[in-house]
Amino acid sequence: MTEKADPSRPQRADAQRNYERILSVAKAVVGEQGTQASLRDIARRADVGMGTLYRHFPTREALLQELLRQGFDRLAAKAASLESSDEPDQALAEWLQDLMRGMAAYRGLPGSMMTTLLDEGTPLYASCATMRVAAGRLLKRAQGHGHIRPDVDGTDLFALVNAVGWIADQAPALAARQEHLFTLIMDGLSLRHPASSDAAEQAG
Amino acid sequence: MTEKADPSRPQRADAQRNYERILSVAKAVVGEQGTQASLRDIARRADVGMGTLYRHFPTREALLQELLRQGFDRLAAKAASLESSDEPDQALAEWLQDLMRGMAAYRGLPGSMMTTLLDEGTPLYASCATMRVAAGRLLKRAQGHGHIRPDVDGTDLFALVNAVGWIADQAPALAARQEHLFTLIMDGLSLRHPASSDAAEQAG
DNA sequence: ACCTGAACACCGTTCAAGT
DNA sequence: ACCTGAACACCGTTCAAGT
Repeated sequence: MTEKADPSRPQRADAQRNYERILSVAKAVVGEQGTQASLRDIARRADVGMGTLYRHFPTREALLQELLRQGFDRLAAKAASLESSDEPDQALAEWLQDLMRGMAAYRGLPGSMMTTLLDEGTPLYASCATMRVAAGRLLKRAQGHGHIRPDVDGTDLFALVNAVGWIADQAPALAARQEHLFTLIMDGLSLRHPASSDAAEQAG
Repeated sequence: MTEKADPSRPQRADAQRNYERILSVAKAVVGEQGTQASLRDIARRADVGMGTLYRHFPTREALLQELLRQGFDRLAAKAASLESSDEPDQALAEWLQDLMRGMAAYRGLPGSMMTTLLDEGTPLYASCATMRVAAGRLLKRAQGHGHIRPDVDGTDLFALVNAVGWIADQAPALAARQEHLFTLIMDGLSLRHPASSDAAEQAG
């Protein structure tokens, strides 16, 4: 059998180079400006015409998806490995915290995630789906053990984590509260510790 | 004593008219396009030059603030009146729900609120402050009665409510979940009902 | 005191022309 | 098969010139 070429990558050598250059420049520019970074700027700094950028990445999301692919894969793998944990609620909490930190990779990322969360057909949705399915199993398991409210589904959790990431995203002064807000929400969804012990201690 | 002129409104008759026209057109356009509505479009539809719009409203926020003033005042008044309720936790929940619904008035509003939440000096911040102070009293009261976790402050609550509003704002399909997510969070912050009864019933 | 609208520096997206 | 960059239709913001 002959090697099947990866359909996502271009064939010609110059196209190959451009594809990779755009991607690496995009990583830098999105790192600086966030997910709403100027595409023109990316093309400029990659020494590439606008048409070339559009040829390789027909939408901003297609570009973003490539930037995030690795993170998604890592999180999916982590979810799978956490499924064998003997503390399902802690496993879930740990994974969600990891997700939240991943959302801080680029400014505007929670927003980009949410706008495409339920919009099938978009590359970001497809790429994100595997990870979300894996996370869903983690949730079901914790619920099966009676650790988490049963009236919560994977989309709820995903939305809430994104929301907390979004808060941090908006004002730098709020970023410090991110972990705290995460704790508040996770405590609230838990059926194990009706109210966190430190909260009870502080009461007076 | 002579009447003191309202310093926020222009003196000359034509300026008066323009000011009001811009405001009423802005209400419509922001209603259609959200808080990121095109200022050019507003000026166009108000039959006014760009400079006129900028003269009356030096920033997008100044314009927005005028659009939201009434809502802020109403919420502040409601918070004040709820302070005499004999069910402080319900009073707080009701007020927050009202706030959340107010956030749905314009697309992008939660985002506009959050970016200026801690940025003093911006007109939106100043206009919002009174309301937030009133809400803070509502929270302290509920905490004083031991109904709400003591390790939550007004900014946390405000951020969380905005976050839920933001979720609904992103994808229409998520808007239906808004009330549900609100309940999840409020239940979680409550010390009265360690876990909501319906959640316990559904468990199996 | 206030208004106008052109000017400037940016966007995203498309597409004819090239190699 | 791929690349270029001008063209188009938009922005927000400023400011000289008018009344």
